[in-house]
Amino acid sequence: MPRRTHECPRGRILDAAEDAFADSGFNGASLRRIGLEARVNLATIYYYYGSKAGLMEAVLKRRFDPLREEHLGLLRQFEQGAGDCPLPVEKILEAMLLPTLRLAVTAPPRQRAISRLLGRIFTEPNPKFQKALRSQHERHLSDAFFQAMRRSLPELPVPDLRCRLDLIWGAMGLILCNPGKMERELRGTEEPIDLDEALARMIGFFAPGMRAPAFHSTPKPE
Amino acid sequence: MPRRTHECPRGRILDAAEDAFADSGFNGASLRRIGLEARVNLATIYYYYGSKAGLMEAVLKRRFDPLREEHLGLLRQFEQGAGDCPLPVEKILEAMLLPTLRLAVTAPPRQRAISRLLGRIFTEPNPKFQKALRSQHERHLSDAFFQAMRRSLPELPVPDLRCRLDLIWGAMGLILCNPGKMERELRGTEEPIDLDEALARMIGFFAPGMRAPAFHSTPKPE
DNA sequence: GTCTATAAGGAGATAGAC
DNA sequence: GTCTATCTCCTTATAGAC
Repeated sequence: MPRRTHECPRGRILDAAEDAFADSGFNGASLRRIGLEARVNLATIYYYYGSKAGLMEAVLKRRFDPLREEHLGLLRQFEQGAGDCPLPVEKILEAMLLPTLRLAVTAPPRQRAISRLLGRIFTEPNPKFQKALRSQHERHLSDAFFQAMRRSLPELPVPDLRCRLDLIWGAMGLILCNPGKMERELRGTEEPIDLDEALARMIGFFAPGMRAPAFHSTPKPE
Repeated sequence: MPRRTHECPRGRILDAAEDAFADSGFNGASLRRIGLEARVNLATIYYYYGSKAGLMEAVLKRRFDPLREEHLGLLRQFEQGAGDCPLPVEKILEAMLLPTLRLAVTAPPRQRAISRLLGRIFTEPNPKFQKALRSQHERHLSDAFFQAMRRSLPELPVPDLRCRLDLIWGAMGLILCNPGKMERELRGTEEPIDLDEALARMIGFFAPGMRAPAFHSTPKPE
């Protein structure tokens, strides 16, 4: 494992690939251009990562593994602080939103590409990445937060809970694709967005919906 | 203008292109395969649509122009029914969600590809489509619904309103990419989802958030 | 309007020298 | 580990016959 990512070839390749995949998608990105950007020979990419798909997998893994652990760690930390009580909805939402939002909004530009890439993945029907990423990243996360919410909102029926959580993940995913838009719209300016403010706005919007009574399906009159 | 889309070459090309772009993205789709699928020579595509980008534009226009009018028409219809009163938040949400949700959930399979494509567009940073689609489709829509919500929630500050509407559009966009997921999760089964039920669930989730008090930014202690 | 043929170039991937 | 050179295939796009 290299000490400083951006100085060894492996890290430079990942950096360049991250940008390229985020900007052009999997099909649109070219290994030749990635190699050029990383100041690395085309064959070197194959030496390290085997194939284009292998490179994509490595790009995703590098960022999403720590990101997922950050989400789950925050959730565990809140749960330990609460003892046996179920967490307030707001705290669960904070653990769901904060780490990814921070990555999209306040991370150095070099690391922001990954948030666009994350957004892109959600819309990528290519089965290879559906499996590679969503089954690893998303499922672990959505399961953990589903369980937490279930404890806090025990009387909410499962289908409603699932639906609501999906809507929140969806909203996150799309915000990720346009970090600049958030800044322009939330502040009315181009200056960096305040992370706490954005988080508070989102929690303030989602929490009342989570607490709302469930939709009650009534048999239709024929 | 052709009478029956699927019988003339233009319509067959659009059908095939819609599928291909939705499945593989703009870069991943191949004009050769589209021509093959449409039982049309490659050169015919160029004859009608000039270029790959021109074809994409036509694909989007065919579905999004009527869809946008459906959204706006529903909003106008509700507004006329309400006379001078501002609309209840729930009605505005219905006009925001119903037409697109119907397309994604109950449209015949042949027309469902467009909903995946719509989801894809949101994550496509290619400036050509950002301009072509978002500036036309999304801006008209988001402006109209912003104004409607503004009348119904006059005391909600503009940045909060913008943020909340963006979160709703985002949630919609991502749902669109995975119509199958909605069905599996909302019903716990593969049988067709009930449109009214899905709509009621979403409105029931978003409306309380829209009515929630605004985030109040307080100067930070230094 | 629809076809064949082809241009012109970029793609992913690999072999083998160093 | 890193390089050059190359294979093979596929892409968008066009020219020009019919």
